[in-house]
Amino acid sequence: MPSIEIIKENIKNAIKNAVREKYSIDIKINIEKPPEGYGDFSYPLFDLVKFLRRDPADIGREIIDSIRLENIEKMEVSGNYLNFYVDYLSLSEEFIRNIWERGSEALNFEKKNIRVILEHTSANPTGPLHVGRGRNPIIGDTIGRILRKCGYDVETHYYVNDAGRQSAILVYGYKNIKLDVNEKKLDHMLVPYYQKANELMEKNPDIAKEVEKIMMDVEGGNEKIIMENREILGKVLDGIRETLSRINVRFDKFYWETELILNGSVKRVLELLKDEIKEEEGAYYIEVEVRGKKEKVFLIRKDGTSLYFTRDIAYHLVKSEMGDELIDVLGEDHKPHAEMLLQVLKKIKKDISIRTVFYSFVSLPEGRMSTRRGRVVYLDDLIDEAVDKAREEIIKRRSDLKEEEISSLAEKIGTGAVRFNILKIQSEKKLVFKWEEALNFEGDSSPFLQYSYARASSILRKESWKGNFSRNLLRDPSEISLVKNLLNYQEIILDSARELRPYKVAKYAVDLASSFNIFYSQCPVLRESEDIKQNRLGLVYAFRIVMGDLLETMGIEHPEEI
RNA sequence: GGGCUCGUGGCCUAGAUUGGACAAGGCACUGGCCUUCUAAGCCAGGGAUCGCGGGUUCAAAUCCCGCCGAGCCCGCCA
Repeated sequence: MPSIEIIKENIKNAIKNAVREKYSIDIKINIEKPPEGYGDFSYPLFDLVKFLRRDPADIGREIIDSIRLENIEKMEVSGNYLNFYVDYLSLSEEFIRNIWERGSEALNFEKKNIRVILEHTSANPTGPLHVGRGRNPIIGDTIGRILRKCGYDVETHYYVNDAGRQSAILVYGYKNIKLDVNEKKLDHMLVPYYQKANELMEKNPDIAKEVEKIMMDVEGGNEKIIMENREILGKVLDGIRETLSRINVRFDKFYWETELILNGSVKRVLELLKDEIKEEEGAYYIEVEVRGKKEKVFLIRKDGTSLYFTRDIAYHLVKSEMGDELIDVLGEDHKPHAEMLLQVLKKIKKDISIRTVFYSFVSLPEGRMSTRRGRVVYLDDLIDEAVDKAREEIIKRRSDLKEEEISSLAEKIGTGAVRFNILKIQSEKKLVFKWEEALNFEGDSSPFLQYSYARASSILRKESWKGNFSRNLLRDPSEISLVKNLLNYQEIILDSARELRPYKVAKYAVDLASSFNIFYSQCPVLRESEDIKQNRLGLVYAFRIVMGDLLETMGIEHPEEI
């Protein structure tokens, strides 16, 4: 089956050739998407009108007469545009047959044999995740799912910062302070120790020295200390993992920063860069050019210890040996860091490929989230609220469910809403967190998608489709519009993967669900005569497969009934 | 002060990579639709000088310049 993209390419080439032959000119052909009612692709004739000084209707006619295209059912001139109508109906027969034969497998792309190391989240293991950086795991995980669909071998990484000052403070606090903490979830449980240690440190320079000592031990590769620290930090990490797992985010690998010290990767970086390293007052740096400006990047402090940046170079070098392409999902504050990092890495490995997805922080109406000022919404709280809201909504509509069924459904709906409401917005756009929007279950929200899926499932539970589908039995415009939308799925996935913009998938999901809901309201299925019924069941079947696949790609559950 | 990003109806978002046909959705608002496959839905309606000012072009939300406003960054922190 030719993809929509290929059909577009064919149109473009056909016009280009026709114009070259008929008018002996070589011009750039720009094919665009016209508004509703003007076909599926269009070519503006302005350039030719201007060049030939002739009526667009005549030019259009001449082009139409001289080209032949497959999968195009109609071409016509309208004003200054040449419009093409794609023969979606014959494409639809093949598409739906594929789905009948192979199920959701029909929607995947061939294996590419390209290994992608996708790093995301990587929050410091010193406390629970909050919504401020909450976009990271959701965007990162969804990108991973999209790339897998496209045939990449994806390995997701969480880089655990156990070498910095913050980690040392938490470790000190947990080891030395006695507190009565009434909290089961591990990431929340350790917060008071961290806070108390920070407080003591400000007042007492001796404690600051103790913390310093931990850092030096870690830096020096003291394996015993490093492992002890990992045990404590690992508790917080377990809490973080528990939160993430609730919203379907899981990692293939947790890479501990201190591993780079223990396995000599940091030393190796310094060795590889030794010709470029310069000295200043006992500290060492190299120079890189970013945006035409020379920047000093320090690698070794004057006390001989390495910096986060140094270890990050080492980490990326290690990753580049594990995979062919690297992708990092980072907060906007890391932008300059990432630019410099890439420049340094290029000095070591010319052809290194790193793509970075940046997102801006989620803030509160009162301003930036800040744990210190207590102005913060934890991801756990957002998830809990969303699940509670989902429960209320379920109870409003369903009196037939048992308690466990309600709980399980509420979890699926609530967590889906959390993912979707973050996912649907372009990552570089700033986002102000408002409860009423975060808990929106209507319009472009995940319950809207899950609802359309459940409706389709419900029809198919009552009667099954036997696999027959014919374009000739499509009657209603809403059926055709649904078919068109279904056919766009793979193009959207590719587009979204190419640009690393998962919100495009989210937008498409709303369009698709919407076209199904319109179909649902316009076209009865079960009440129809046998042949129409079977045909419509085919549409419902295909929609259910595609929507299920879409929701999975976004990490959202798709219950059979809601 | 310098750099990066963003600015689209009352609110939120798409459209910007490739300039094109009346700027597209959602929330909120007004009115209609459950004896028919799940009303978390569907239909209809009002509501936008696309931050402001210039420029390029037959054509600008989109490209260029300037300004204003918001966020982020400018450590031998992470």
